[in-house]
Amino acid sequence: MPEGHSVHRIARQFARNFVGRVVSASSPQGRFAEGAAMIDGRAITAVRAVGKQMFLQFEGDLWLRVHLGMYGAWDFAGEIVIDPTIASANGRMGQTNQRGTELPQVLDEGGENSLTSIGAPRRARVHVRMSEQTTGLPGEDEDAEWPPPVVGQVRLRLLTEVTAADLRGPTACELLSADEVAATIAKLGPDPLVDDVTEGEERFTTVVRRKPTPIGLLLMDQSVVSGIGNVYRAELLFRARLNPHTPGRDVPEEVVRGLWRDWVALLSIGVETGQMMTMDDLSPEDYRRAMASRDDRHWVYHRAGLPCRVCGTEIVVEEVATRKLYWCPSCQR
DNA sequence: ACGGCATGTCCAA
DNA sequence: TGGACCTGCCGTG
Repeated sequence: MPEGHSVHRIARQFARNFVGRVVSASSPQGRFAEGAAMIDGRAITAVRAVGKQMFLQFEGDLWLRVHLGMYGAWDFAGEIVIDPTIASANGRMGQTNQRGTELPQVLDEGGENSLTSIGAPRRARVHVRMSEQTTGLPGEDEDAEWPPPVVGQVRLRLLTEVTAADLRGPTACELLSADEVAATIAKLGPDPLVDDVTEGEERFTTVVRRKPTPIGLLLMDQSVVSGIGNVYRAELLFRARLNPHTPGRDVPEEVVRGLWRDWVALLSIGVETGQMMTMDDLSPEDYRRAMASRDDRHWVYHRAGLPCRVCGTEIVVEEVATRKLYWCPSCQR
């Protein structure tokens, strides 16, 4: 579900609300009961996000690796401090579930809307999980159940005194040693929010320019570059006007570098807004529309059969390694 | 109510 | 290359 931007956003939530605190851990669903028992009662000492994976460090240098896969999600509840770097302008947390719908509206105590305001982080309460709208006013929090009732299949629940994080549907949730974490990360390609962007550009460019593999596959290969998923792949290729089937080594070096730099830019927008906005130069009106509806956010993704926004040619879709790849056969040559 | 689909990855044949 | 796995949402009826 989440591409790299979501994982970085989630990691920032953990940094704000869990790092430095003792947590109680449980596996309501039971499928991570042993692991939960191992970390129960320990303090979380650090969080790292690399590509689509997140690592939580617990006292004793014990690490939890979580990969959400396509369906996984973290739901935060209770009293949370919104990290100002991911607070979107409309006052929502901007977290999204796998359908891209907004997670709960977050109310700060003054009822103000600007969570992006500079200064000390505000306290906010999350009443509702997933896409349901908040119905309660801050005052009603007094009656909110604590800890929140478990809803659905929760693999892992982490609780501080005031905050809950529920993990559901991950493709990976396991405990690792520090060495194992290092080995896992070593296999990943550069992540613009982890690695020096200049070094990242060199690594990415060198690898891509050596491979006969189609660039459309290389962008999804987490050992080549971290965090890009199916949406960003399609959009990056369109923005570069690049044919997805072009072998990596045939893509001009400047174009490869351009892909990396564009990924740096899109990831940063994604982390800040919580949305995969991949169109630019929009009028304020179009921008508003794009932010409001997933259907209006992309150049080609999910637009098979629709006219290309630039040239009018029908966007095509093809299966590439079991994933749908959308592109404009006219713009991308 | 039910089936299809999804921003992902791994593994066996 | 095909299947398995993880879970919830959305369209269709």
